[in-house]
Amino acid sequence: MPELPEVETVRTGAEPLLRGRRLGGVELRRHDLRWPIPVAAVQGLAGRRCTAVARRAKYLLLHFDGDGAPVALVHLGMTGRFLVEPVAPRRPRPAWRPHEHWRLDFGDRLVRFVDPRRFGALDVAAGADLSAHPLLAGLGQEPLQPGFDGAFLHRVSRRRRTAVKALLMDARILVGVGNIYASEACWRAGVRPRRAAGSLSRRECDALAAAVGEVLTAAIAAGGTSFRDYRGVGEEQGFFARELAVYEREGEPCRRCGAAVRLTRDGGRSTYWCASCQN
DNA sequence: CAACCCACCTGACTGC
DNA sequence: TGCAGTCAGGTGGGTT
Repeated sequence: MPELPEVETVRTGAEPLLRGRRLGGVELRRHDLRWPIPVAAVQGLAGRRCTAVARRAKYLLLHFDGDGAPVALVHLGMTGRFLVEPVAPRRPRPAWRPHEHWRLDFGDRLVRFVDPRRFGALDVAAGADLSAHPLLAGLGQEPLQPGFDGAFLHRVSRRRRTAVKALLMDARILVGVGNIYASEACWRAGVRPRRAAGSLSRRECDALAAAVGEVLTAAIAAGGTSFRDYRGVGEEQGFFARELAVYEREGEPCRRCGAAVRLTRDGGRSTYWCASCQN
């Protein structure tokens, strides 16, 4: 569900609300999310101050002060919501909602994690070697950081027969791009999603890298895409859906050439594209 | 390795 | 109305 723009929207929303605040307590209602939550490590965060809210790939990273400078890793999975709610200190907390699995109580701010499908995750890493954490160690290039460009895409795609869209979604190579933005980037670049990655010219890699950067940046500016479950920290919707060129627009006219947008299925995922202006 | 395919889980929707 | 089937912003792990 949430891709880079949605996670980044949550990050920018949460940071000013949590940074500098002390975590009073942690409440776990159920810990069988994607992986079991390490209860002791999470409880060990209590009493510490949040120093930053960062992001790596689609993970939210809550940095804390004190011994080991621990970091909470939060993944929203497909349906996770990371809600930050203002509350009155030392007053009763709101009732638990359906599918609300854990809370972080910051005194005057309450973080509530709601995730019906439970594909989300909560883990704790040591700050010193954060990038060595098993969930982060194998992750690839950040698309909005230096190092991502046409030369990069050209280099990693040589001799690869996998589809371009699958390559864009391969987190070992490039992080943050999921099913919506992979289709959108291919459309912007005029590249067919099923093209063998190794067949891309250097020029096409330039176009594709630019397209990825543009679509992610535009989506962040719009607060992400809310089709179904995604919401920001205050439950606000993102409004990038109305700027999408192809995703969930099967049969509607291509915004560039007017041909009907097509839907195909690749590896169980929907792919939207224009057969007339993507080559 | 690279390229698939599956599972994990719940809810919404479609068609019979 | 009910029930079965399909699908949904992700991704680690297993198989070929």
